[in-house]
Amino acid sequence: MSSAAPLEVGRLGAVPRTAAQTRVITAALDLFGQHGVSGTSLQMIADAMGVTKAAVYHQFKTKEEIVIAVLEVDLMRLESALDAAEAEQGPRAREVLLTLVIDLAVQRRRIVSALQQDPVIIRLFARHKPFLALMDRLFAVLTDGESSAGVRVRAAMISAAIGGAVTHPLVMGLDDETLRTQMLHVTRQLFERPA
Amino acid sequence: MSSAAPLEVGRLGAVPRTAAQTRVITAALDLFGQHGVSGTSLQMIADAMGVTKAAVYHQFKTKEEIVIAVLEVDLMRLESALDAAEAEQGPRAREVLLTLVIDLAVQRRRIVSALQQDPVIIRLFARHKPFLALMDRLFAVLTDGESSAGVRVRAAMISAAIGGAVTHPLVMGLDDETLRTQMLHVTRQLFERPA
DNA sequence: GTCTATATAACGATAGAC
DNA sequence: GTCTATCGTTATATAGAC
Repeated sequence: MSSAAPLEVGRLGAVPRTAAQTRVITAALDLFGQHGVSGTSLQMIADAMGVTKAAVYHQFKTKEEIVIAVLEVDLMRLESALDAAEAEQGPRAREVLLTLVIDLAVQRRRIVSALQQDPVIIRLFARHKPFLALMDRLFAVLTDGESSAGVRVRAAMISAAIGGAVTHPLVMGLDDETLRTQMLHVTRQLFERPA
Repeated sequence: MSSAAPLEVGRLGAVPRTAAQTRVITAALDLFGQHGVSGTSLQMIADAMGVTKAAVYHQFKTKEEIVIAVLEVDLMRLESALDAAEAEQGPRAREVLLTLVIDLAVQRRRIVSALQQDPVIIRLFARHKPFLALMDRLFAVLTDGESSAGVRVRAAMISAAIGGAVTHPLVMGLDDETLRTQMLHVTRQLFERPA
């Protein structure tokens, strides 16, 4: 895991995947969530699939390509949420975004915090143009264009709260629907009474 | 990084450290924050200190011992904050806790999210009795003894928000004092108007 | 306390057979 | 698409000299 080539620019592309590639992505996703990217070896992915490392390398040339493929799945879901939010007017846009992002985070609770906090993924994102563009759009809706310290801190805390709470030990026993409803409620509190 | 022995029980002990050990802890702390525990090798720690791996192994027998030593530093700070909070009565306890925890998170912003989200550390914490006891005390103050779904979700989101916001790209440019003040303000909003 | 040197295992990655 | 076998590198960890 150490290269420096610039990745693709522009909108996220819907890369078509074979069935074998999808199996790799599914296994890797689960392991990244449990052990992080650095803590997950190609051998672990192969073992989880019941094949050898060589079979995994036949689907993806490098480990980094697997990481990118795993990210693309969730990044495209996030992009869809943003598309839907941006189609709304005024404060409705933010409301729609938060609802959809919380849905997404709860659905994908096993992987979300890894995606948001893993050092390898953070480094990858920093040179991944479509992701950076996505984050710009995300925070434009969240902050409504403002960029004062107060607004930035609020947006950062909400982003971290949504991504981090879904894997928190305190909520492990809660079902998806309860977690979703309660998170939406707490999140709204942060916007109802602005700085 | 793979053992399963139970760690010490009870209150956190103030382990005395030699100067050389402290140098290891400082270097490791910085690297864990940047690359995570799995992404940090003994060689990287040795290089950062300007010594060889053997010198590092003379201070700590295993990598896991280094991880534990790094954790102890911040866990004891957290314990102090908790001691101070528990000395207060009623709602003042929570107010004091949040203020001190936010101070701590901002001061230690380079390492906090690693400490809270790194998979190796999470696994280590799960069998570390003094840490589990500390978390119980922390959430007792945060939730004021309640344990409804609403209260749990709120506490989880606040915990994640504080730990995760301090390293968020949106607040990278903010100085510690601004970040601290704004975070405290947003956090208070979450408690002023309970479920 | 730090060094050189080494043991042993696992890592990412590839070649070539089936 | 998967296998066996292997390459070169790096990982954790140790022995013994200074």
